Amino acid sequence: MTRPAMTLSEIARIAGVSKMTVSNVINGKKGVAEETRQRIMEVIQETGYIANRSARNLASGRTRTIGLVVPKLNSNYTLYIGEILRGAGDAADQHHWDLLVCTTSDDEEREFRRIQSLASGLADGILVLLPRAEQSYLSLLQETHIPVITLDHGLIETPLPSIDVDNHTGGRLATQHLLDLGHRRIAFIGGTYSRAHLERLDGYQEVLKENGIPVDSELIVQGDYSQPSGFKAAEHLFNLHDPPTAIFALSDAMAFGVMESAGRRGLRIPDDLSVVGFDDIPMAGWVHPQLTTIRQPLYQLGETAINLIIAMTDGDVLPGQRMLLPVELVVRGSTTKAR
Amino acid sequence: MTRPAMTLSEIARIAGVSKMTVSNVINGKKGVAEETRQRIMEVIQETGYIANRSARNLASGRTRTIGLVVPKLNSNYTLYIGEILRGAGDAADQHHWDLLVCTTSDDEEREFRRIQSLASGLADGILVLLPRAEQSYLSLLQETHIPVITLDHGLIETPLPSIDVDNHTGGRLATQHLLDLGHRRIAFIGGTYSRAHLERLDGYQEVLKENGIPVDSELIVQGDYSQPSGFKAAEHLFNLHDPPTAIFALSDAMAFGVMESAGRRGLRIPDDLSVVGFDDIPMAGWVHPQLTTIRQPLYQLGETAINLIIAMTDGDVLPGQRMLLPVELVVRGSTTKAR
DNA sequence: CTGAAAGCGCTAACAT
DNA sequence: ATGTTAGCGCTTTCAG
Repeated sequence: MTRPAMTLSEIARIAGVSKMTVSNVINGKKGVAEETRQRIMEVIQETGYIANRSARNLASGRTRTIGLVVPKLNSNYTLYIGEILRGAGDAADQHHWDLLVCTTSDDEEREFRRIQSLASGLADGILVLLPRAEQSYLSLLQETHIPVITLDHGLIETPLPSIDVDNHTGGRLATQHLLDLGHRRIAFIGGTYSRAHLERLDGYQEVLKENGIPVDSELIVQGDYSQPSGFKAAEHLFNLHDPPTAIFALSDAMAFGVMESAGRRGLRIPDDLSVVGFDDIPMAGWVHPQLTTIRQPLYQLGETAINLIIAMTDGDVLPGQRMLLPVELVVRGSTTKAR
Repeated sequence: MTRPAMTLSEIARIAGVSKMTVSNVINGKKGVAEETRQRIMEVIQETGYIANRSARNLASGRTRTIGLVVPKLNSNYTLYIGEILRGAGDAADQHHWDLLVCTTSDDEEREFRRIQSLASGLADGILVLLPRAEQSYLSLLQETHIPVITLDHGLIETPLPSIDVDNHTGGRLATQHLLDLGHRRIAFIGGTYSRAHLERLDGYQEVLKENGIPVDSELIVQGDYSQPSGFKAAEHLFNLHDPPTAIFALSDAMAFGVMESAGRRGLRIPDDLSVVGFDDIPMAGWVHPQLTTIRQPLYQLGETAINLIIAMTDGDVLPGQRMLLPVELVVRGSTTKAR
């Protein structure tokens, strides 16, 4: 708590060897006599020595750290980020790399600063998981000399490598499922304007058209992925002259809002109303009835991203510009045949 | 993406000045001619130069970074961490410090490694927010030469400075509230064994005794802060010969589980059953009826912790060993008079 | 106001 | 198997 940290030189001096030998022991290099190794290890143990990271990074030119930039970690609409982080964290751990998580609070200046920080030698690669695509940080990313991958990225088509979820198929699967159950008035509660939103909407409309059902713009409502916005959207839909018999919400949280609204009006789910969500967060299995939803491979997204970017830092071949991860329809109790 | 990063020397060479002048400009030191400053800034802009963090940290001996160690960011029982993080992040930003968040997955080895990492010059101070108190990392924390604060810490009384929430009062407030409403059969759904759990339980029992109500161990059930565990605990309680008319759950998530279980049995809340949670996560205001709960000052906890530890790194006076933050009873719709 | 020298703690590349 | 030499890119200290 008070005394200054030990250094390599001191350890070397105490153990009566050169700095290099200590360095080799620390880094598990072979070519050190077992006896010497033992002695050095003892000194390290006793003194509680830990190698200084800055010095090590500076000298080696590598940090073995991946930076991950996210908007927030608490708000409802970013709940799914936790799962991505878990996948990324586990993967990083397996490689014995560190993961450095930075939050931006959806603030343009912070987005820029965080990325700049990471690019200034704090990390060997950057993973960007932001719903906003500001020109400021995008150009920074393109200029930086370390690998970058954007994850599930919002608005703009960038020349940066990206890993995305197959949102279009997600939109199709949900809609087709409801159609198969005989529903014809299927409402769509969208998220904030983003590529994910557009692609899912496109899938929804495509399936309707394929089945000869006109797209009714009255049934397409805007939300923001949060529970309250799903509630509000549902209230609006229920007040329509010809209300929907099924609702497809672009997040599980919004689907919960729909269920809440339905419950307050005495509508039973799934008998009076079928509901499909998106994400498959753990809570989807906890509510009653359990939520039918589109599962995003979030853990896998994090995992894949780490594996890929570490490969990139090793100078391995950079894979195709855009990678698409599959989604899956999970049928539970919140959907049933239309009456 | 490919060309190597710029260095201070190159900027200095291009601008035709010495390294020191560039350094002074970057760090906003005064005593640089405006003209020179302009010229250097231009070069920096054009080249996209960013100062290398490792070099800077190494030379200055400071990182202006606080490390925060948490178990996970996604699991239900750690949902409240997001709010702490928000407070910490905002406070760090105001000081222009960085926040480095590390997750451990409740894994002893990772706890140790993460803390060791941070103590190895990655951070100037460490905030520990772990529900587990393993001797391995505790002794490491006590040996380290940088300031450490434990937050809302679990099991063991350590000699480390700590910031905690007033759990005891929380337990009292919830119980007293239900008592005031006329309830006599008040169940308690606990969390995993920890100081927080014990203190809240103590408050609960204390108030009961003060009011001459015998503590019925049948009404004290163990949970793990998750929604499903609350559900299970409620199922158990409802099957008792003499079931409770009110339930106090040690997390909002468990309270949701209780509400779910009650709903499936046709018990109306609050008429047939009063429910009090703990935390006051945003979702507490979204469910129907809204949840009466004990609000923890989570944002403030994060904020306070950062302010304190930055002060400590500046060598400022170390405040009392243990700081207690107040809790608050938030009365909403899930509690009412006993019939 | 600006610059030169020294060194932060470590590793890479070469000796021995 | 171990030691020596040279820096990594920056800041600190002290001179001009």
